[in-house]
Amino acid sequence: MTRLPRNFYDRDTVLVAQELLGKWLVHHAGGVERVGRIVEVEAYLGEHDLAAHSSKGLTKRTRTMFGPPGFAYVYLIYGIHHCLNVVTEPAGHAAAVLLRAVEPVKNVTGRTQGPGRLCRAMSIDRRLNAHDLLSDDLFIAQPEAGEGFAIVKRSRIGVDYAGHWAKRLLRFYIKGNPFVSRP
DNA sequence: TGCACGATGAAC
DNA sequence: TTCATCGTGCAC
Repeated sequence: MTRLPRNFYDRDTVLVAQELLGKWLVHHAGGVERVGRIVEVEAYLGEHDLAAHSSKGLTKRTRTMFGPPGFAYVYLIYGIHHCLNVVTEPAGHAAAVLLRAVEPVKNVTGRTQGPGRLCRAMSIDRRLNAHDLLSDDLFIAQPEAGEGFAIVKRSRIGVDYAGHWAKRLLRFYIKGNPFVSRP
């Protein structure tokens, strides 16, 4: 299994988001290797994107987004759920890709559609915030062989407060995949 | 120091 | 449609 290199993440966020589809999210914890195939993502473009946490500027919470690419940005939402993001573009450009759903591949139990459920099923919480995605216990890999698929573009979920940014087609998912949270 | 509010999910 | 539940950001 080949880990994606740093320069994969050090590119345009929309491009990275779309290319993350079909990749494998791998997490080693408690001696268990969990693997999920990424089927749905959302792109958050940077400080100018009013739907992105980084639009509030550099704070203790958003520090990870302002950091170098290829790191995990994990936060707690609604006091209950965790969300996993992948930091993209050079340090200083606070962009990231939210992983919204995976398809179970190995050692993944429970539902995996939706960012909160994805983290629960993959045993991911905010202790993994700022964790390097080129580490041995948390990374994204290129599957050996993959069948082709079409990409559907939709508006992002839960960001109606973001004005015109809420209408941008920055949610991407694999067409027809049953594990997508909101087809 | 206080308070309003989420990049959600589950129950009703 | 309502609510759980708490860290964060920003107003006092």
